Amino acid sequence: MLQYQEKLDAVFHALADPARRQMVEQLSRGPASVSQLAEPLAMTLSGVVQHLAVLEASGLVRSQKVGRTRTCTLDHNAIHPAEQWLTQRRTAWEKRLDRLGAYLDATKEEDEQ
Amino acid sequence: MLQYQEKLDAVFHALADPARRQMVEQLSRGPASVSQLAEPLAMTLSGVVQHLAVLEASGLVRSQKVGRTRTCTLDHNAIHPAEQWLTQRRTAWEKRLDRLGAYLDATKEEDEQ
DNA sequence: TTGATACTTAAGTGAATGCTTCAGTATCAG
DNA sequence: CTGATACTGAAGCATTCACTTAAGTATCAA
Repeated sequence: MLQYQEKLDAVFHALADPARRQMVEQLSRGPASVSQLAEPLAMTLSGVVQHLAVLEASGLVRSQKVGRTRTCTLDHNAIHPAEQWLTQRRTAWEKRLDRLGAYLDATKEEDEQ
Repeated sequence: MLQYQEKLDAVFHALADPARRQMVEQLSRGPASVSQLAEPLAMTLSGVVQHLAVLEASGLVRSQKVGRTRTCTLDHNAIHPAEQWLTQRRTAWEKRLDRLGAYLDATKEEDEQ
């Protein structure tokens, strides 16, 4: 099992490619087979399979094979840590901006006195 | 100016590296100079400057030089699209799960009648 | 003016990425 | 049994990445 930091590495890396994001986008609308994922992409099936491996390694996508078709599904649990990481950094920064704004306002009032 | 997809590429790519995430984390607590960013990292200053270039290219970080020190700040506006992209995919998938659950519940009720 | 500080830039290197082609192996449909 | 379908896996290749070293250039402090 990957550690937290390595998971974030893997998830952000997986999402840094437009083809992989398109695959995730399609999977967010429902499960799909490998060829269904490949269909809208200007790329060989082999290429798609390699992107799929990256997505699976990151935990974003799971798949299971029944007969000759592999069906892929999104795992929203893998999205959450990355989403949360972003939210935390953004809100930390915004809170800091707020405090700075309040400080500047207070200073301004003092000047006016 | 980068297009939306290219921005997402750049932001997710920038965040896929632990050193760069650590820099963003530090900057979320307040502005910092290049050497302050470098200090906690086991890497030459040159390496840090290159990571900084990636962060600036993604729009996540802005910087300006005064005298001989460059001060870097986080840009929360650049975080938002990535955060939103993740939220949208996750919620789309979760809504789908809910609908599926409701359908299965309904089917089960029919079975029991 | 001299030395320390704070970057900056270029060049090099090994590893990882994002593809491709080609040659398979199962599985299903008739 | 025989194609067609749905992948699978290995090899190759150009590009990008994540560093390093080395040699700068400004700026500030005394």
